[in-house]
Amino acid sequence: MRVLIIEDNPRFAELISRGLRDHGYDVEHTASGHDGEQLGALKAHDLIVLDVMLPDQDGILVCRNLRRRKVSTPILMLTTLAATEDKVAGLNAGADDYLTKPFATDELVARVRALLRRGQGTESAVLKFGDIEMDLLKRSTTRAGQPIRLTAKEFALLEYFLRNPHRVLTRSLLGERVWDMNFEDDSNVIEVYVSRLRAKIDKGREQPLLQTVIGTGYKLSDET
Amino acid sequence: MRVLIIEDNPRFAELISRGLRDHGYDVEHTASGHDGEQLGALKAHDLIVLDVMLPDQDGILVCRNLRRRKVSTPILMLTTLAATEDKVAGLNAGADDYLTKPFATDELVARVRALLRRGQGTESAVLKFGDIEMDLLKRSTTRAGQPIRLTAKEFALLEYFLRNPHRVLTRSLLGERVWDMNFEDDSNVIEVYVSRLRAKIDKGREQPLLQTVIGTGYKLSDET
DNA sequence: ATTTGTTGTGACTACACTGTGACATCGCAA
DNA sequence: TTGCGATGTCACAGTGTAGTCACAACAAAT
Repeated sequence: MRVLIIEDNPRFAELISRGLRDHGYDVEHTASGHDGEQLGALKAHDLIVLDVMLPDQDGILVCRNLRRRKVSTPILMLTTLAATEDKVAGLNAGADDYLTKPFATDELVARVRALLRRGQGTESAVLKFGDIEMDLLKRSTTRAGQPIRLTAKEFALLEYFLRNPHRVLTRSLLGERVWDMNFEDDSNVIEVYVSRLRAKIDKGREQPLLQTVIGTGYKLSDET
Repeated sequence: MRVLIIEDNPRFAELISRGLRDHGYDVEHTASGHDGEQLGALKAHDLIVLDVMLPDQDGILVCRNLRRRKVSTPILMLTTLAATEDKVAGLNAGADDYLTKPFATDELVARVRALLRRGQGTESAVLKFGDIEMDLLKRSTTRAGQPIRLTAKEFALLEYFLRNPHRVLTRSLLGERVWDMNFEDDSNVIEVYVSRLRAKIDKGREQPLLQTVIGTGYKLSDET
């Protein structure tokens, strides 16, 4: 899957690229609206991620121009504020979805997935690991058939672990993906939430799934 | 399975065709209501997807004419707004179900499946969940046999829940589908209507069906 | 013109969730 | 074993999110 990112801020661009690449997407990037328009029209992409605020040319204009040039690639618009005019203008210009900064990279990936799914066959909406099952559409979670009530953040965190089983996830990665992209690790939120998650999914089980990797981070695993 | 699509907007037509083709359907497409009527009457199809808004001839008229010409193929009507008159008029004209734009391709496929499963579209459109029954044509609702009087908005809201049982529906989704596509979530209409619906369908029951998923939205479910 | 019903708003209340800081505990290295 | 940094847990306060009510605006029917 090829994704084109049009974003001038290098930090954002880097984070987005990395996030998408980690999920197996082929990423191409340009900082200029003009170049983006050319690239979008020239090569075939499966999705375009487009910032509304660009130095040379307004993102909405880029979007409109692409549509005018019969480019039907789905477009995900990034807006800086929750400004409704932007949203409406973007959708009118032919965008398919929009996302307000700042956001967790995970959320971007989720949206990208959803947009790509619209065209393609459906992707399974159930994540499994061991006897844990998480249904993304129902927003329900079970362990060994027993329902587990999770809050929004707990759900997001567990989802990220389920999407990256056996892999060690660092604090900074979790912060960036589950909280937001500008996450600063001067607090212990992550420890707190891992603790809460453990209390809900590992409590009273002989086999703890959410394991600590000292000095690094955490991993979801059923091995020792 | 052969599906005939009558839709003038090329973007929609493309999305619908692709979505259905991906699921193994044989798709035929025309942009004109007139041609659609001819095609529908001439060749045998298993299903017709029909837009109400067509440049040359009203979709409702096309539907009525097809039925007059003894074409009993199930018809899925596409309406542009959450306009109730369109829906009722469509069903009265002989359509079997309707879908409000914009929709996810997934949803369309689900409806198409449901209609085809139902066999020939002689059966009236009734939605059920648990002991709730909703008759779309008669616009009546019952729970455990007891009739429940709903206003238009309440009806539309419950209908959307019944169409997506167990699935968590976000505020923005509900706003877009039940209110209108440019819905802004700066009010509490949705909370108010959910509250009103609950008062009518869940009041005095031990098992509440309309459940809150904090931080996300609502779902119609009988599980915990 | 009056009545009746529906829709959406604003205010208020209640409560769940989030993140913080303090403190306890663990694990590794010397 | 001791010490220290890293991790875990707890209770709390602030915030945000949801539920309910009364009401105003509007429409439809009489």
